[in-house]
Amino acid sequence: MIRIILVDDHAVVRTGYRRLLDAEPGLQVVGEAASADEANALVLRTTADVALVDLSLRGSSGIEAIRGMLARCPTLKVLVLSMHEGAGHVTQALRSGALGYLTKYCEPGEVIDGIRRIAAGKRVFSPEIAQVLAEEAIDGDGALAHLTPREFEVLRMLVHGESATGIASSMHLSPKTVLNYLTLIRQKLDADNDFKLLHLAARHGLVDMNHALGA
Amino acid sequence: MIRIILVDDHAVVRTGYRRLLDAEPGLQVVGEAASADEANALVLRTTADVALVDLSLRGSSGIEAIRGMLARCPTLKVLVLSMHEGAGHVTQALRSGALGYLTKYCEPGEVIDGIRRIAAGKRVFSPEIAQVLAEEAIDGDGALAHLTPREFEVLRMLVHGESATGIASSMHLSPKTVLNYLTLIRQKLDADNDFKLLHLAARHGLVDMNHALGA
DNA sequence: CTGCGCTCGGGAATTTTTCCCGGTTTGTCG
DNA sequence: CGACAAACCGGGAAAAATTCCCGAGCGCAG
Repeated sequence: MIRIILVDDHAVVRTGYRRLLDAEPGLQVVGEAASADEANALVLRTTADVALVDLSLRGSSGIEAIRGMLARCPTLKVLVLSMHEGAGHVTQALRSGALGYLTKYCEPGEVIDGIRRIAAGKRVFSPEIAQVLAEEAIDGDGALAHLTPREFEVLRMLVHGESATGIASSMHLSPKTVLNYLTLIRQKLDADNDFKLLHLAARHGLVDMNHALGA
Repeated sequence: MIRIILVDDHAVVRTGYRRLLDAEPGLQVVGEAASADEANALVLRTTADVALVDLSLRGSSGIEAIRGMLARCPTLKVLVLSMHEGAGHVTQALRSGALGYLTKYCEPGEVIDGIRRIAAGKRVFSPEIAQVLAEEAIDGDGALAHLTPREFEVLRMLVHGESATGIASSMHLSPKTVLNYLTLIRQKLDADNDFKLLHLAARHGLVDMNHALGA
């Protein structure tokens, strides 16, 4: 019998999983948690084999929950079940000790299958996630790495909301030069629109989103 | 017997709801859809009383699905079940014809109760949503408020990284129309560059920065 | 010294964005 | 029911931005 803990801040989703998994022979849900704190408390008072963790919890993140649970119960097998496919989430989860990573787009059967494989100590990934990991490996050291210092600087000011002419005067450059840099940057980063630029910049810690965008 | 359609792009979540609702006397799930297009097709070949709609679908959004379904079946009662509490989402959903709006944080019992109330023609809101609506009313018309549904939809896809042509095909529009919408949006929001656009969108909960930008 | 890459910017071609237009649909109000 | 406003959709031409291509100066490693 595989004993399972559910960590997800959506009550409805938890209930759905509980019904799904309890109906499966050999699987049993032994606890639910809606936050990292609850998850930490839960692993201390129950013995579980597998934790099914959603990454986007309220307050603290699922990453936090994973670290806390593994610190208290190192034999726990963590399977992330997230709707986020971003490379950042995946690598962070794996570094924190997760064994597998499925997206919520997958079929219920895949989740059940995944839990069994995880419990057996194997790794499990959705096809989309495998794709992300592959690209990450190919990219190597981050796309921002081979920007020149000036280019990097221009990008940094841009994602902080500066206009091209603003950057120019701030850097004592011709607006034309800044525009030319921007063209180069967009090419090097393979970003056909500014939102992708922002995505990349954020991923590399170039800008603190919560502050910059006034969340 | 209340006949229910599920619209959610997560297969696991749909299955969870199906089990939850089918187990309830008087409720019956008669169809599932993972996208706006599927939802549109579904309402034509089934007779349903209530649609349970998640706002964040892949490709087109739940707003799109709501409009399409109501155009084809005006008597359908739409209950939104979203994880987004942003004011923008709520007002747009209501304007598009949704009768109620629950967050995924609520208990399963609340969802079942909500469906019964919606089927009876009543409005249903989570406490958090009521809160949002109240603030919205006090604030007056937030900047995003006087975007039309289509404009809002275009903006939503844009800040999620879609290209203009991508949005066009996804919404079954001419690229030219999308470009025209973008011009209008930038004017209405007084944003001379795309970063300010993202800034506004983030403030109004249109996009979760930490998630979208993979922090 | 010589080559190479970064820095800086001009000018012209190209693309995108804007602005303005008209037609259709939808919904509301007298 | 008719009138009217507002939203929806897209075309075409002008205006603005971006890209492309170019060359010059500079510092530095081979």
